[in-house]
Amino acid sequence: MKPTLQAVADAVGVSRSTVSNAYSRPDQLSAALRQRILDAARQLGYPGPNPTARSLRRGYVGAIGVLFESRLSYAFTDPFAVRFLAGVAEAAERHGTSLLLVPLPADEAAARRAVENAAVDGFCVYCVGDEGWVVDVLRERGLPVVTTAPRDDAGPDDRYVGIDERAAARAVATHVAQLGHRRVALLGEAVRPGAAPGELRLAGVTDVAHPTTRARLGGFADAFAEVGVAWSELTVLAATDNSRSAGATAVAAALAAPEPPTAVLACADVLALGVLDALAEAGRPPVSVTGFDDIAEAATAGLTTVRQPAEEKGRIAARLLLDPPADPAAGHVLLPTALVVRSTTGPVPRS
Amino acid sequence: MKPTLQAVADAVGVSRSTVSNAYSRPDQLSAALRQRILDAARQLGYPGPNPTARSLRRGYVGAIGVLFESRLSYAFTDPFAVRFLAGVAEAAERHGTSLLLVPLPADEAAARRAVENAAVDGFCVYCVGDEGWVVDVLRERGLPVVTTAPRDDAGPDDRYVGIDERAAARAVATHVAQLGHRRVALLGEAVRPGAAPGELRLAGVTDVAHPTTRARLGGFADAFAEVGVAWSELTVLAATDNSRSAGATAVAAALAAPEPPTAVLACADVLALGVLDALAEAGRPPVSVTGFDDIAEAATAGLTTVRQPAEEKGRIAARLLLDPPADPAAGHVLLPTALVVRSTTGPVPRS
DNA sequence: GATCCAGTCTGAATCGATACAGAGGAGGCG
DNA sequence: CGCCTCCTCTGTATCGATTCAGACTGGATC
Repeated sequence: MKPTLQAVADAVGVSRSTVSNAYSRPDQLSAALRQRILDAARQLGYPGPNPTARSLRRGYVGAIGVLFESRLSYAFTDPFAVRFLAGVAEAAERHGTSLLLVPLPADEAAARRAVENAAVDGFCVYCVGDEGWVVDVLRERGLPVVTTAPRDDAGPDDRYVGIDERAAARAVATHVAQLGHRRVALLGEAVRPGAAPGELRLAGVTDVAHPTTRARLGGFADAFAEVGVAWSELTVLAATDNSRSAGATAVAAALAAPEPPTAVLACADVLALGVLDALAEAGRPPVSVTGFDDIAEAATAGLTTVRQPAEEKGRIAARLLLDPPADPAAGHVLLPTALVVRSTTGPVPRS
Repeated sequence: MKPTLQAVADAVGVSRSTVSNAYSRPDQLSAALRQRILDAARQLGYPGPNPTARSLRRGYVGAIGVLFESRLSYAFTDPFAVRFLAGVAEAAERHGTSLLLVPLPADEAAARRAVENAAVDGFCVYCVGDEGWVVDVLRERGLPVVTTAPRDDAGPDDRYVGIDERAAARAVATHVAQLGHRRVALLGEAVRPGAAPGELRLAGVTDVAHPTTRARLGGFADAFAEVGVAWSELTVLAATDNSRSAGATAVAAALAAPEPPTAVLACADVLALGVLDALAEAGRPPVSVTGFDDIAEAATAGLTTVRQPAEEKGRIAARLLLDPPADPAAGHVLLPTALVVRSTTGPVPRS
């Protein structure tokens, strides 16, 4: 068993407090005694104050939690999430704080326990969809929370960093509409929990389960409403998750239909890349495709998309947690987005 | 202030132990009382047992630390590191354990403190180069450690998961040698700390600072020694860090030399991609290039490289920590590698 | 010589829980 | 009816530190 602080105190013949001070408050004791204590500690093999005990007494931990909506190991396969995380890491690093990545079990009760058991000073919640309970649990714990989207029941001291999802989506959809596309499909993840991949009939955009997907589909619909295309005339395609292959799967049937869409607007670049895969497989029919996020692969693929500052989002999220702004209004950050037109969008082919 | 377990006990009129049991050992009290306690807790706003206090008493934390040699935010920009992390996350997730990513300050004393202060049950150290002290500090703390390479002074209960770096490097170099290349450059990171990017004269491969780079360069040299090319005839290029742009910078001067190498062997795919960038800039002279790791971009770029199982490495590292094998010999895992020949290597151009 | 002060060090209280031995009561069995 | 066991619940010790008020000492100040 490793010696404790008390053991060192006994060895040197001083009080426990003094040994503690030797580590945490060097100005509270003479340099000579401090050195004597440190030497004795080294000799005894004392590894320094126990971090857990210290955290308990001090009341803070020196780590912030990061929570992902989906499985943690998925997060590392999602380029946008990785860049977000890089931003969080950068801010945490500068602040001397660690990052606790907490995996959420599929079982909600277990997930709740996992969140309750995380020893952290605050939480950064990446893209919580309908798992609003996560934020509730965190609030109950009295921990500061930053989310990447405004909540429906946002309180005054809620902190979040996001983009104007709806406006950004509308911008890219307007671009597509101006190219003349009227028979279009919208592709998103988690449109309806547990739905099979492919086309889905929804009465309206409010029926979309996932908040982010809902906002983006809403923005797409806004743009088409403006040129006279009603919601009911739009095809909604559901992907089972946010991955390239899920995008390809979801769009396959629609592309094979007698009257395929002339454009597919996806809620994420990875889904859009999947659509491009599907098109390539189908012999590259001239269908316009757009994505969302502007990940690195989007540039390579020539994908028209919406750029949002990924690292910056992470950096700001972490900063909102680590140095909370005095003014609560400064706790709501909306980042700029930009339409990036590349080669996957073009005019409607006349045929 | 949030209520404590004691407050709930007082409210219900039972002992603290009973409330504790209500949370952690439901079988130790009647269902009725347990419900009464849980209700009271909810009503008081008690957020459940404090994770830090619990960890202190129980003696374990439920989290493992992950340490990166370089800056933490760099790790997220390195595709191989990200895949490694994905593997670690997957294993941790399955085990219900969190991941504490600890940023290491540049200042060694501060870094030491950061490591000493991390509240975790074990550490997974990714690619520690000369920062051997990290492992020493962890050993002092008495924490289990898994590294991604064997240590020079490996003890019997050291755990690591790696590849046979030297043999793998030798394999790709043999391929290049068999293509006829004799005037070659070897490109690696951290060859000599603080060295300017570009060519470096080293008496032998043992002078290479970074252990992994040393092993790989050694493997390259082995293959060329076999065909009669001595170490002194090889050009060693140092990159300032492990990034695409650093690769391009490091190789620039060598390519512009009167007798440029006909092949460049890099210690990492990202460096090799940088070499390809530099070649493209120079008008694509016919120089063979190889990488190491086989990241996703390598396939796209047609890069000849050595494949090593990234996610698997992470998964195994985490598992060695989470379920330590009974047999200490099983704590040393060597993963297979494979030479992947693509289009960036070819015969020496006759000119 | 009394007063004050800065510099060192000590002791007790505290952070918020868990573990474990044991107390008390209800029911089963011979 | 007495003994034994099982089920609940309690009390105390403990995890390993930090904090803060105060004690002591030696020297400076008036």
